[in-house]
Order: sequence, then structure tokens, then C-alpha cells
Amino acid sequence: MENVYDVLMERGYIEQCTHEEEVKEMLAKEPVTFYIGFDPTADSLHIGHFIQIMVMAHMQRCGHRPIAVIGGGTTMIGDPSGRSDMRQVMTQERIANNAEKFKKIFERFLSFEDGKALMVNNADWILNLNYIDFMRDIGTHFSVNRMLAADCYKTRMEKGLTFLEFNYMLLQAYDFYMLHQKYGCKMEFGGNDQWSNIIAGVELIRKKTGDDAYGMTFSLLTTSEGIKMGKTAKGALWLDPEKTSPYEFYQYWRNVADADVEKCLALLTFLPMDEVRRLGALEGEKINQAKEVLAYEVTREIHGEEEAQKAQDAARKAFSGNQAEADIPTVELAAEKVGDTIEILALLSDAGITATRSEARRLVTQNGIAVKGQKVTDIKTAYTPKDFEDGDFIVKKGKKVYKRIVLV
RNA sequence: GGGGAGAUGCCCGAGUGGCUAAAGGGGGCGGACUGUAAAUCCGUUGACUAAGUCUACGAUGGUUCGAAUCCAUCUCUCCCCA
Repeated sequence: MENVYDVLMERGYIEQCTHEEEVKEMLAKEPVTFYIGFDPTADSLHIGHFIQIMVMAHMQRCGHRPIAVIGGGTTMIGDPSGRSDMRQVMTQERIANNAEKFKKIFERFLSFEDGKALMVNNADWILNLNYIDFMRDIGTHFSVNRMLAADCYKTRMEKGLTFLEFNYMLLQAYDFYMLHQKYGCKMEFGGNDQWSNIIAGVELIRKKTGDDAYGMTFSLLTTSEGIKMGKTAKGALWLDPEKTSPYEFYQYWRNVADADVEKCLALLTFLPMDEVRRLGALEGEKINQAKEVLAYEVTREIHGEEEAQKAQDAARKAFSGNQAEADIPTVELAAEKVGDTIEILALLSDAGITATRSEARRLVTQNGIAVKGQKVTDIKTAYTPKDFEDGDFIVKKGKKVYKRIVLV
């Protein structure tokens, strides 16, 4: 069987590794149990988590056993790594609720049959810890001096770090230790921002048991300019279709920068590397083919074949000028709002296409609005219910945003 | 516990009585150019009517014809000392 280490390396996942040679050897000769933790701080996973899921999937395909750990316990603390502010304290109910949603996504990518993968919640062993016991048992193995020097606290050394958050590292290390004891877990993976926490776990296991444990981190998805990817105007790029529609999701990937196409194909799809390299090498206008493949593939992974197809068709139609048939988002507008006639400004704001009338006015004056394929340049332009009758009342905002307005 | 500094629009940050809806930058949005790319250029970026009005500079009161700017109290943040 192919060594998953080479696969991960070739596709560009690996950022840091504790014991490169040993890890490579181990992964080649035996099935390895490893874990990745996910803190349910939001009610949906985002694209950053997706990379981790991909890694688990690659690992499982090569015969290793993933443990997806839901951080129901650690979320009670909040990981301060790389953050400039303290996380909001969350209630147990919300955490449990979010954890439920995570499960569904994992099941799409991992096979949990016959214990080929596990999902556990660290709330099971963290929530009932006894403070004194824990401190004597685990706390003794940590040096505050070293912790303070850790890179992940850097930003917090300027802004302030509470003792609550300072404990996070111990708990994550303890997770790894527990998984090692219970399931023989030998490796912990995570985003590169988790490096400090992962090392802490590796060292804890070595100190307490003398056993070998390893850690590896993966690149955070960044653009060629080094900016974190997956940010949209509305916040993160969510995997939940309720929060980010498949169409928006598709469009995000359709619009990535040329320079990022190959990297994204390697990290976010299962396409063979030969194909990835071929697509990434396309030049000029042709790179758009690669972007279509990328957008389609990623959307298919997350939302399924059907949704991906729909998004692709909609996008193609919308951008080829043949908008009438495109499956573009519909917004409803109450008929009484329209009355006998409605002016463009009221239309845009009432339909939620713009947040305010001022914004609508701005857009119209700046030539940013088209209705039924016609630029609207006069803010006095008005419409009557008749204009909506054929169901093709399509508003184009800027170059890329299309909305179909339907009276209700 | 003692002392000091600070809180301005989405973010950073200037502004220390009227010329301030608030410089500058970033980001966002629109336009041009294009390949639904990048870079670049232009415009725009509190709200409502279209020429004013209203709401805004941590919160609440006060001084003044007039306050982001002065005073008081409060809240929060950071720094130094213990």
C-alpha cells in the first residue's frame, strides 16, 4: 500500500512533523491510530476544518484509523492559540448542539463501520476532572517558563491571557494522553496553529508512559499572498448549506486566484496528482477550466453530486448571459409592498438586495444594477406587478450577484 | 492594594471648543480594463429625503450660543509597582 506520508507530502498538507523519519517508517509498516480535535465553537464546520477532514480521509484510505475528537470539554475553556481575544464562553447546551452537527459531516468522509474510525467527545473525560488530582497528576509535567515562551501565546502576551485559557494546553495534552491509553492513539494532527498544543501532548505521553507518540501539523489554507482563505464578506465559508449556499460555495472556489488553483486542487480534492498538476499548469484564459473543476469537485465533496451540478449550471448560465434559465437564488417580496408600482430603490431594499435605500441609490448611480438584463440608471425607475408575472424578474448587482425576485 | 495610560466609523488611526459625518491607511462596494483571475486606474463607503435634516466619537450627567474635543461620575482595557 502507498505510504500515506508520501501522499500527504506530495499534496502539500504537511507543515511540521515531530519525528519525520520515524513517522514515515511507522506509517509504512502498520495501521496507526491517530486523532484530530475539533472544537465545536460554531454550529458548522468551515473550510479550515475541511483540510483536517481530508487528511483523515487520506489516512483512512491508506489503512489507518482516525479518531475524530469533538472538543465538548476543551471548548469549555477556549483555545487561546493565535487568537488576539478571549473566546466567548459557551454554554454546555450550545456545545452539545454544535457537536451533533459536526458528526453529520464527518460521516460523509469517513467510514465508521467496524471501528474503522471513531468519534469521541472529550467532555467524557474532562468535565468531571478533579482539580487537585489533575494538577498533581498532569500539571507537574508542565513548565510555565516554557509555556510562556510558546509562540501560540505571543499575541496574548500583549493583550492579556487569562489563567482559564492558559490551562487549555494541559487539557489538550491530556486528551492525547487519554486517547493513547484508551485506544492506543499514537499521533495527533492539527492545523499549524496547534503545534504547541500537540507537542505538549507528545511530551506528556513520553513522560508519563515512556511510549512514543508523534505529532504532525498541516498548512492552514492561505492565499498566495499569505492571507487565510475561506473568508467571505459574511464571515467564514461554512460547510453547512444553510449558512453558505452551495452556489456561493461553488462561486468562492470558481473565483480563487490563478496562483492558488493548484494548491487548492491538491488539498481539497481527491483528484490524482497528475491531473492536479496538469490543471494547475494551464495558462491564461484556460486556467478557468481548472477553476471549474476545482469548484465542482469541492462542492461535490461537501454538498453532493446534485448540488454541485446545480451550482455549476447556474454559474455557467448566469455568466454566459443566459440568466433566465439559471437556477439563481430567489428572494420573495410581499405583493403589498409593491402595490401598483414600486420604485427601484424601494425594490432593492425591500427585497434585501441592499441593506439600505442609500446603498441602493449608490449602486444605481454607479451603474451597478441591472434588471432583466437592462442597466438601470435612473433612480426613479418604477415597476408594476405585471413586470413580475413571468417569474423572470432578475436583478443583477455588480458583476456577480444575481437574485430572482418573486412576488408572494 | 498603589500609580500611570487609554476607549473615535467595519478595522487601524488622526483630531484637544465652532471650518468635523470626523484626515490618512486598510478592507468593502461600484465602474473601466479582463478570463467570473491578478495588477492597475476612477468613483464610493452612517441613515432618510435630495437639500437639508436626523443619528454618531465607551456610558450617564454637566459647563457653553456651540463639545469627539472642557468638567464629574461610572464601565471596560492595557502598562508599571506590590
